[in-house]
Amino acid sequence: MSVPLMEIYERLLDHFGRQYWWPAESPFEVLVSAVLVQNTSWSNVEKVMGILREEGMRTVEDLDDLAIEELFELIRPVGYYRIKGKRLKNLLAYIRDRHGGSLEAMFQTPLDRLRRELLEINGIGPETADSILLYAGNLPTFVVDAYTLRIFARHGWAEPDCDYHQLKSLFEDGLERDAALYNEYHALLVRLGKERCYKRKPQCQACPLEQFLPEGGPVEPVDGA
DNA sequence: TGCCAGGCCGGGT
DNA sequence: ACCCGGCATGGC
Repeated sequence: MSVPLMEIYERLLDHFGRQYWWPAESPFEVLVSAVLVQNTSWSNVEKVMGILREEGMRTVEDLDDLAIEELFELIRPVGYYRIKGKRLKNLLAYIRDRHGGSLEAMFQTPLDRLRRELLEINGIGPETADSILLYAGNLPTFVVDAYTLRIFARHGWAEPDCDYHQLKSLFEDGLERDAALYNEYHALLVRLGKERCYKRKPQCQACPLEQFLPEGGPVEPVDGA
């Protein structure tokens, strides 16, 4: 009983086209927005990324040097701004202390070791770490998120209560180890996840994976949290 | 208007 | 090992 990962991918790619992710302008912006987007809609993050650009916050050092109370004010519209400000500061301190403040240097670190170190930082969990590694560092680690779980549970390809690592392994064991593939695949899943039927609302406008739905409709529950 | 959003942590059982 | 509340703003 294996999941047709490449067929799913091709269906999504045919339907939506390439996504050109992560929607940010530099590895620095990827890293910052990966923290800011935790349990938050992208529109809030977009607004704050615009504020940071206007304020000239374009590097690790710029933000590292900023007083935390000032950081709170700049990122306020994102929501959870106090906790996220602290988490961002934790990450910036790690990059300063362990990599001389250089993202390029940081991404020279072997993937497994860098991932473990990121996960030790308070406020950096598996999704945030993997997003940074893949989308800022171009390193081959698959990113799993709430959409991925909802979509895969809905189609009966994953247990609704399976954990992050189980779902991640499903992709990494079944696909070529290729950062470009992981990048596009996850981006397409998020794109699909935003469709109404994957948010437990009325009907989806377009269901490119419809042919894969089990007989008798989606597996319940679709929720997945 | 209430409900939801591309998580993660800490405290209680 | 689980389960749960807290964190906060903006959009529909």
